[in-house]
Amino acid sequence: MTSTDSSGVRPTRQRRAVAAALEDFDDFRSAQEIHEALKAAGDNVGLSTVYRALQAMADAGELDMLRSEAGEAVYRRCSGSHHHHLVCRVCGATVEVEGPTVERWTRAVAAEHGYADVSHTLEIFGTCARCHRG
Amino acid sequence: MTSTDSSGVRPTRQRRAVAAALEDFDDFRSAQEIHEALKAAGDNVGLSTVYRALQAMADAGELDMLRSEAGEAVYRRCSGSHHHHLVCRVCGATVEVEGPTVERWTRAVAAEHGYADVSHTLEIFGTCARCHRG
DNA sequence: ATTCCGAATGAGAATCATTGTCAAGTCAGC
DNA sequence: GCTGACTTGACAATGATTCTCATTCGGAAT
Ligand SMILES: [Zn+2]
Ligand SMILES: [Zn+2]
Ligand SMILES: [Zn+2]
Ligand SMILES: [Zn+2]
Repeated sequence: MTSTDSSGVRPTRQRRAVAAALEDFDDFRSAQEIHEALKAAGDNVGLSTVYRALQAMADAGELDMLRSEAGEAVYRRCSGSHHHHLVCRVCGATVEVEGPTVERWTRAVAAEHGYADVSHTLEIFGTCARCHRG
Repeated sequence: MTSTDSSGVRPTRQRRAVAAALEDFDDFRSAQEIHEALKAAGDNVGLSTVYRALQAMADAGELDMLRSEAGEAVYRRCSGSHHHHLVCRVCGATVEVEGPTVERWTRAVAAEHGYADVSHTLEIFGTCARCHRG
C-alpha cells in the first residue's frame, strides 16, 4: 500500500532529493542542472546518482524526458496523461498541450504505411509572450 | 548565377564525396557512418571534414537532420518541402510524410498561448511491415 | 535492536560523439 | 609563380553520459 512509491523508484534520500528538486522547477532541466541545484541547496547527491535517478523515474513514467536543441537530455515533472510541449526557446517556459488530432493523424499515417508499434515525438518551440518583446 | 552551388556549400572533392554517400543511403545516417562508408569506398575524407560538410549542408537546407533515440545526430537527403518522418525502429526504413493538419494544429496551439517564431519537430517511430514479422 | 543481503551510492575512470586547433594544402586571379 | 581566402585533416580538447567497484544503506526478518 503505499505511500510514496507505488511501483516506481525506491525512495532513498537521494532520490527524494532529486524528485523534490524537479518539483521546484516548472521547465525542463538537465541532469547537471539538477545536480547543481542540489549542491547549492546543500543537499549533496553524486552526479552518477542524479543520472540514475532521472532515468529510473523517466522509465517509470514519472518524468518526461526530451532532448534540447543542443541534444542534451532534459527532464520535467509532468502530468500523467499523454501530451506534448510548447517550449520557449529563450526562457524555457513550458506548456503542456494535448491534441487528439495529431494522435489520430500519426496513427493513421503509420497504419497507412504498414508500420506497427507506433510511438512519436512532437515538440513545439517558439518564443513566449514575455520573451518576444511586447 | 549559378551552377551547382547557388548559395549552399562550395563543391570540393570531400564535400562532393559526402553528398554522394548520402545519395547512396535511403535512411538516416550519422557522421561517423558516412565517414566509414567513404573510407570503405577508398574515398578518404577526414572525420572533422565530414562533420563540417554535413552541418553546412544541413544549414543550407540540403539535408534533414534529426536525433536518433540514442541522441546522435543523423542526416538524410530529403525532398525540399516541409515534411516529417516515419522511421522503422529496427531497420531504419524511412518514409517522408506531410500533414497540413498537424502544421495547422501546431500553429494554432502556439498562437493560442502567445508563442511566436514557432517551429516544431515531429517524428513517428514504429516497425515497418518487413520488420514486424510478416 | 541486530543481523543480513541485495540494492543504491559516489568518486573517479572510461566512453564517445562532437568541436576546436592550427599547420599545411588548394585554387582563383593577378 | 605569388598572394590570400577558404579547406582540410591529424590530433587534442571538451562535455555529456556511462561504467567500475568498494562502501554504505534500507528494510524485512529475527
Ligand atoms: Zn510533459
Ligand atoms: Zn520565454
Ligand atoms: Zn526528411
Ligand atoms: Zn523495418
